[in-house]
Amino acid sequence: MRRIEKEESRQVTFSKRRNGIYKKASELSMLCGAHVAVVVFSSAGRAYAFGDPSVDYILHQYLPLPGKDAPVLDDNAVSEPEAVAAMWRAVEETKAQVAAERARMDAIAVKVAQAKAGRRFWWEADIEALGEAELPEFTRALERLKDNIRRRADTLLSALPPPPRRLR
Amino acid sequence: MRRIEKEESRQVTFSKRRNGIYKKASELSMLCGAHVAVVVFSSAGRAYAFGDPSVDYILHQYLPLPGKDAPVLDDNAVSEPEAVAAMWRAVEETKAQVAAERARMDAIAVKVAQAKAGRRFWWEADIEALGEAELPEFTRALERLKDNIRRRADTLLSALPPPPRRLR
DNA sequence: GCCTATAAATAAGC
DNA sequence: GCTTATTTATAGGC
Repeated sequence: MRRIEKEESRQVTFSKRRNGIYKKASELSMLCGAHVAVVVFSSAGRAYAFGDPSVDYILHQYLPLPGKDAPVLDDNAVSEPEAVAAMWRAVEETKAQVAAERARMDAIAVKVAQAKAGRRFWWEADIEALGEAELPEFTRALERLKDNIRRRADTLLSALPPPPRRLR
Repeated sequence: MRRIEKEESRQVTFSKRRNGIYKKASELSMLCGAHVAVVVFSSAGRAYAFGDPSVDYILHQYLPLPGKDAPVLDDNAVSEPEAVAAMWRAVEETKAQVAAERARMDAIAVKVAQAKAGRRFWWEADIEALGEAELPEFTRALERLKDNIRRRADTLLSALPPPPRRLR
């Protein structure tokens, strides 16, 4: 038997999964004609990036970002950029709230998993009442909810007006 | 036989794959403690993004400070102020809704605590109202949150200015 | 959104 | 990097 080093297998997982995401991004670009940028920082702080057509090109399209200065305009072109900046701030605030909700859901999911495994937690006395058939369904409902919440901030982003476009 | 519209199935593929990449990014973050940002522009020019911990936090580490290359808004590429204002209001409504859902979850947490003390599930009292093999009330509360989120997303999307390009 | 068949990604071991 | 058992993602239909 071979001894498995935790750090080693974790490293393998990281690079494999990072390459997997790159491949998915490439596929999305090719199949749908989309532009995709992926930026990754490992837990050790090293930066990796992939982009089609290029990371820099895409990220510069992503501007303006909240916290960044609004685009510089002529004196007579004013009000609209302010509205966009305000909306970005609102979106960021909402994303924070969504993150909080997600944390709550994660905590609940953990409790369900614990109850399922050991049956000796906060609702120990009642776990039998849930039923063998209902518990997996309950857990799956939580997972679906988690995914939906995760995507919500993205939905808000996609609701923004299309970026000023030059090349496509 | 159902006639398959090319544009339609392509759209499905885009959103499914985009969500797939988000999930992969989320997994990479969770399993490896990495920070991941994904930015996508559809062929219609709409922006989507996902980030853990957040897109902006990650991109600010990648991009030089943004004072310099702020995006250039062409005078004729500015979107409708009305649509922007409506979207801002929608974001405010969403924030209120998130707060409301949080309050709802807090109330549920209280019920769970009470059930723990009484050694019974809080929804057992309403067992008659559940009907057949339906999910317990707690799960339905979660589903309610999910549905509210989806409805809000639909509202946001329907209030959008049309995409700059064809394909509707 | 759900479901199903199929293709692809991944973990673990070499 | 390769192999294989298993898990997951996806296309296509509803």
